[in-house]
Amino acid sequence: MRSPIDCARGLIGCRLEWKGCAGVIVETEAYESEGDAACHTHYRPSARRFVAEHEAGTAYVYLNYGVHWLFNLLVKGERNGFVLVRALEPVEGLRRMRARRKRKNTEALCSGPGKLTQALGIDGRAHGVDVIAFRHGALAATEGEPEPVACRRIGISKAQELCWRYIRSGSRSLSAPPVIT
DNA sequence: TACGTGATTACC
DNA sequence: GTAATCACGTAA
Repeated sequence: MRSPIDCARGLIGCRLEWKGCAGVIVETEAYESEGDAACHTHYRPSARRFVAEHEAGTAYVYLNYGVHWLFNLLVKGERNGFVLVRALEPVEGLRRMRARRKRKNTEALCSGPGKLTQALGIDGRAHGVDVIAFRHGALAATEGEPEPVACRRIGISKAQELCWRYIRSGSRSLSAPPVIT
């Protein structure tokens, strides 16, 4: 039953730890290897190779616009693909996050995919690291988490109609409000 | 709203 | 070799 969509939904409310910092995931997006024109596997041979050669739970990290590292988790199961982690509510290591981000406002520390990697100190060295098994970062479900809200993904030019972005409704740490349709 | 910045890729 | 594209963030 495991698929990028299931995992993207399930990660909402989970705690993400990285090198002494931690936050609760409040925004994710699912990307599917097959039939999703926005997924890297659709236009990058290196991404297809990555899926073939790595286990589920491996971090897929890449540089976007030459500036921002984006943090994904590899999903393998009934369907293969990635979950892009897009925003966190900061919980632990706020001092270091503020220092790395050069921002004070708590909501602005991890409210975007590039912001959270900067806040946590994630970069290309994390690419290919097995997040689950090595517990370099750890994930643990939160109890009483309400159902995530689904809406369109952000910042893509292909497959814009798919509602594969998931958010914790009402969070103040989102990268952008959901578009109501 | 403009644009920096660099990896990846396709195509000479 | 060149050029296009890109799952973004910031200042203005």
